Amino acid sequence: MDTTGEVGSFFKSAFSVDNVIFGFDGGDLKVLLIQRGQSPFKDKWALPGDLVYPNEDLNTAAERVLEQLTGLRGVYLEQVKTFGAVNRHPLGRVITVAYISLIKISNYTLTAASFAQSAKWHSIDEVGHLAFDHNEILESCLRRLKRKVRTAPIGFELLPPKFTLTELQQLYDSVLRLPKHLDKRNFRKKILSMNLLVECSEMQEGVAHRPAKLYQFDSDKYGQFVNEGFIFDI
Amino acid sequence: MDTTGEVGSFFKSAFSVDNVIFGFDGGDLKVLLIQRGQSPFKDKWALPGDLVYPNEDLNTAAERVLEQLTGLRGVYLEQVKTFGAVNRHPLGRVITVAYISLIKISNYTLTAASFAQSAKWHSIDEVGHLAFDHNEILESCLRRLKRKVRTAPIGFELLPPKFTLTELQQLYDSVLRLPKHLDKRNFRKKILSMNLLVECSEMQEGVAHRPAKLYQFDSDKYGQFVNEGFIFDI
DNA sequence: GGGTTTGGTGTGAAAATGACAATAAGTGCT
DNA sequence: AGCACTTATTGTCATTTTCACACCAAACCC
Repeated sequence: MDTTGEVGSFFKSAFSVDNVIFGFDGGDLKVLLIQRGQSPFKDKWALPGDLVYPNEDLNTAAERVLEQLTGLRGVYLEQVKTFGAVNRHPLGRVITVAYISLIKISNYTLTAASFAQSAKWHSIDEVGHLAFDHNEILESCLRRLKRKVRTAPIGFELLPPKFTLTELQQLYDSVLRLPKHLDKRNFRKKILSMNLLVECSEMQEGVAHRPAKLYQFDSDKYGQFVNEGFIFDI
Repeated sequence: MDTTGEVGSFFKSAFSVDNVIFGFDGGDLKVLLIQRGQSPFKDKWALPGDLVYPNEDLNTAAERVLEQLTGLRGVYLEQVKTFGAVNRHPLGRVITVAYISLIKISNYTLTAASFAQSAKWHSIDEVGHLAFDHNEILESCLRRLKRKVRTAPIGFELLPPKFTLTELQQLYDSVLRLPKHLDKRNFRKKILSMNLLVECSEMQEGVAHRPAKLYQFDSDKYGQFVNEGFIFDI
């Protein structure tokens, strides 16, 4: 949420979007935050967001925020929940619609927007106190991600197009944070039995050990299977 | 959404809540609709809803709409999705937050609000073309209900406090609309094995056949079990 | 008391889950 | 070349869950 200058007087009521942008680099699950340049909450970390323009659809606004920050278009975006407590914004009545987006962290280049200079990936459990009610928003989006990653093939949105099964498993491990880690053999059996992954001819490169096979997610096949009643489940 | 009279000039942007109120009477799943008294969409059926007051939380607004229409308080209410297409409302920019509520249909008495005179239960598949984007909203809420009814014990919200297992099964059948009906023996085994139902001493009365045992849902137990890691699943 | 209607119950086959460990294929170093 | 090191890859078995399926019981009505 940006609340600069001249909009002050406009603040009787307004709506905004806030975007919880998730990324994964092989370690922890990450979220992209920006450091606010202005009051209120100057210097605090916050979710990237903006007011919705008068002639802009909500989804469009969320896409715009994402593109301005990351330069990315056409990535996974999902509306999660709307936050509208009367006093959630100190300057007026602003309700905000929270979105999740999932991006391939390697695609992200910190170049695009004016506010991008202060954008930074944070490990999901090294996020401190955020501006506004953004901690609450983040919690909701994280819960949603945890559920959805098991029931729809959206984990792949966080990985490069070609990935190893170990990378995929690590992704699930770090999103789900189950008390016990997933079992390697059972995980591979399950994911391969869905027939949604196609083996690439190439292998992993540049590792100091036996290289793994690379796989790709076949979204066309997934579409077919869904039509036939298939339900993704991990 | 109510858009009467003097608010016309206020319409640059506003937010509203719309409430998809579900009920069940043993037959089909029902939804409570009102017939609009004013333009736009005069005489069309619509979801009950209203603008959110300046000092009112979103949830509070949804509770208010529900109470004004049904006289009920403290019933199940869940935010589902926010609809904000630029032209979804002909008179201005209005984004609306959609809620589901689940009520015990026998508790509903058509007395409360001014607009209640034109409220009526509709079978879920005898809903025609609704005002605004309300068909789309209804679809979203119905999908949500179908998912959630399997993963949380919210079906009971639609039944009287004491119910038979057959009633419960019919509820699931009419919400889920699976290609094959649920199997009686398997359903009873599953639901009873959760230990969430307590058998009442009373029996069903006034039926022209063998009366069934009545059960109650034990929400305290459910709370305990959840703390111990239990996940409701049907 | 016979007919009708719904309530209530158990078993077995098939599938899914979950625990578990040994060999294979590379790299880096000597 | 050989060895140490690291990660990749694969199958079995016991347990649990799922799913299909049919008959007697208990109440009412006449």
